[in-house]
Amino acid sequence: MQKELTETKKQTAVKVKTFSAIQNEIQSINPVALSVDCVIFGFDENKLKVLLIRSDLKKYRGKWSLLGDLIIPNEDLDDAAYRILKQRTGLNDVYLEQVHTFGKIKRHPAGRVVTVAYCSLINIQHHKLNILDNELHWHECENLTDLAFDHQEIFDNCYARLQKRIQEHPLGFNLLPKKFSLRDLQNLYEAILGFKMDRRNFRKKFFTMDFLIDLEEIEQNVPHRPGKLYQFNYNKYEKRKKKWAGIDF
Amino acid sequence: MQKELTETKKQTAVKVKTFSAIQNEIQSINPVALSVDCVIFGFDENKLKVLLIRSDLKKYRGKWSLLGDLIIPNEDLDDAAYRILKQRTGLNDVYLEQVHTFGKIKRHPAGRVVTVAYCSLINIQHHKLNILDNELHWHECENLTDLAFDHQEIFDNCYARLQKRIQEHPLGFNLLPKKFSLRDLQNLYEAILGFKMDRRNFRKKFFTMDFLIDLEEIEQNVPHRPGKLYQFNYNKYEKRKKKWAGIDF
DNA sequence: TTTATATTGTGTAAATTTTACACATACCCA
DNA sequence: TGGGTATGTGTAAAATTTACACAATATAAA
Repeated sequence: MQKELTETKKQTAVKVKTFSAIQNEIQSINPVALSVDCVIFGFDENKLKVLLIRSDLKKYRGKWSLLGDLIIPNEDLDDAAYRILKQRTGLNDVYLEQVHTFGKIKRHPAGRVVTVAYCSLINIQHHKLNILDNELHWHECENLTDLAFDHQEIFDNCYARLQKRIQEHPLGFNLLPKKFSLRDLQNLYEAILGFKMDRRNFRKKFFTMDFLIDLEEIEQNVPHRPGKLYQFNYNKYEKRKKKWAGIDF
Repeated sequence: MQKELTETKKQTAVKVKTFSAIQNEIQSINPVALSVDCVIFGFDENKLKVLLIRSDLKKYRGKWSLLGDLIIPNEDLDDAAYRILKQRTGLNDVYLEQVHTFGKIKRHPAGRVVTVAYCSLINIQHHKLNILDNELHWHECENLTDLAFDHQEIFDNCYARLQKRIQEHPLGFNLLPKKFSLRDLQNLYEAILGFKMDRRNFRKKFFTMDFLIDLEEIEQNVPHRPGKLYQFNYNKYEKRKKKWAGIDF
């Protein structure tokens, strides 16, 4: 799932389906329709954000919802998630992970829709270039409430997964620019986990892991002593991945 | 998801669907059908086992497959998984956790079937009473290969999840009798994780966690000094659950 | 009843990891 | 040139993990 991040300059044309179109699609299928919903995280101004869209259902007017769509016949689940990401962010090859499938009978007002939730991490600076649809909005994750459908539950689930995984796997770098300072990295962890850490111990931790490449560059245009810039060494990480053992509840 | 384990005496009647029945069902639905597959783990003779059934598809004749079924309209996903467990094991209120959804286009020869995989842990002694269907079999997990469909991938995924979760959460007790010795517990961990541990450190670890209730009873009919019997204290655990922090890749 | 066999139950010292904590340095700006 | 602000660095104490050996207690066999 870990891929090099690249970016596309052209925004893919997005056709937003109407409610009745969705309903027809669902009713023609009948017992169960399958959709994919993406929780797309970004990091900006030292805040963790999530990309949302205004709900087009009357029932949820004014509420925000996750980016999702029904899957197309003959489309792999993962491909469906990538398609949504590409449509909405213009970005290719981003971090994407399936998290959980939500299948309560009445979760969607238009009928039986089971949805597979994906968590995605993108570099918000790259995406900014591509944001055209003004129904889209980056929301702060802190204190996010009251999404449409069961999307709050889906979001909470994905957020919890992110918090856990970022402590065990090098996902976070997907949210940062290619070059980042240790302060950026610490801000990211603090924003996601929701608590402050000791700066010296944080640095020691990452230096001891020895997965950061010192780029021999420093930050520009900061009103204080500039920090060094680093890059994550995925190759080294892949070779040395930790096989974990240690019981702890 | 953690529930008290109870058991039912009567085996629920199980009707095994034929291939053509499945195919009809799928084709009438058309674009996508949804199923649930359960990886049901048990622990017996110090081996981790999984409950399998002979595939009834010609293509996979002689191969074993996971226990699964198409979901019924108006049935929650989780309910579908519980239904399968109840049908096949006669047990209620067992540990059940959704793991992953598998949606490759050609994963099922009869058409497009997306399946949601669940991992279940049961006490094999309880189940033994209920095993009537002689197409069912408890297989050792070690060196399990070549299951029907993509069930090997599903199994591997669930097994990996179990290995990880047992180190962080008190799931394992679902596989043991209500009363168990520390040696039983260690055997369980060693069987699941696939390596040996130091006996004294293992004991120290669990005593320090302080979630075991000393039942003031000892093992019976063992040809050596008998061990004390314990029970897991779920109440205490729920109150003191660990909020985890510590970055480590 | 004695002895052999097998496994339980227990503690400590060394190594490792985690935590807490302060000051000199480098840049921007006024 | 001095004030403001964040970077870069090391050490000592505490906590956790690891390695390791022997007496006690039950059954089974002689």
